[in-house]
Amino acid sequence: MRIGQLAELTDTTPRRLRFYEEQGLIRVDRAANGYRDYDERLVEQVSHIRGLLEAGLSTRLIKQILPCLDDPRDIHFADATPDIIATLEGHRDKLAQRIELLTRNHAAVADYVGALKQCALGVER
Amino acid sequence: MRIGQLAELTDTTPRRLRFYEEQGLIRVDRAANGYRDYDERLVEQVSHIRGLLEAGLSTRLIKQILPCLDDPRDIHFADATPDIIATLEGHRDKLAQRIELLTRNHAAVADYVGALKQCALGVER
DNA sequence: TGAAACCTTCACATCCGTGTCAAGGTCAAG
DNA sequence: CTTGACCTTGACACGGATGTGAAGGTTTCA
Repeated sequence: MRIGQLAELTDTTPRRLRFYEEQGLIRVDRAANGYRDYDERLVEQVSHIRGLLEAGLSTRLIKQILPCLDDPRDIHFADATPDIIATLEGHRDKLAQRIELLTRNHAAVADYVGALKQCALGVER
Repeated sequence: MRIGQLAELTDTTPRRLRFYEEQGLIRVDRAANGYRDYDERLVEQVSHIRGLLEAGLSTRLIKQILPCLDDPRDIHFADATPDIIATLEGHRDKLAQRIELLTRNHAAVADYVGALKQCALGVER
């Protein structure tokens, strides 16, 4: 599939797809004429990457945790070095922290909105 | 308190504090000589803002949800207009989505790390 | 064959959160 | 009074993710 089609399928732009490739987030083949040729599976992968970016993760971080996210549960045994494990554990823990913080703040916003709606109801009556 | 002291207390820099003020995230008094004069309560507020920024939220979003986060539960009744409520509900729901996504990915990373460690153990034996 | 729609690379522009530096004001200690 | 540590504003610079546009090649279709 060509870049325009993938862009449409993933609700993004050719510019972004080229950027993700340049950052090493996706691997892309080339057709004989030089056009990029995208595998079907990239639809899901790119959607995934978009989600992570919108959630505030950097391409640098995403690149490092991508192997964890590939669907076929084929662990790359070569990656079982202590330092790679330590790096991933760091990312894992930072994700946990981030989730905690967002959860607390989500609760605060939800509470506040609830109170505001109560207040609005009171006025309406 | 002056800018340097607050920066130290919040483990940040004067540059950032000025920027947060410029973006309307904090309100800052001035001493007679023109120096910024920070209230004690800003220590907590700035730490909070730092957390949200590190969690990937924009200053624009943070500014909008800040009223939800002020400690004294004094709702600003003037804010109970339908559009403000709708905006906050939008932010609330986006936060929920973000948390969901991060939670899924955290689990994936955790699983992967677990498998890697199993693998490393196998080699060691 | 020629026009339209797609692709290529390259480059410059934008926004955001920061760093950094210059030029100058304030203040406390020596 | 001077020195040094702090503050002020203003500007320029940078990296990251993206938009946009130029100059040109390819495909498709009439």
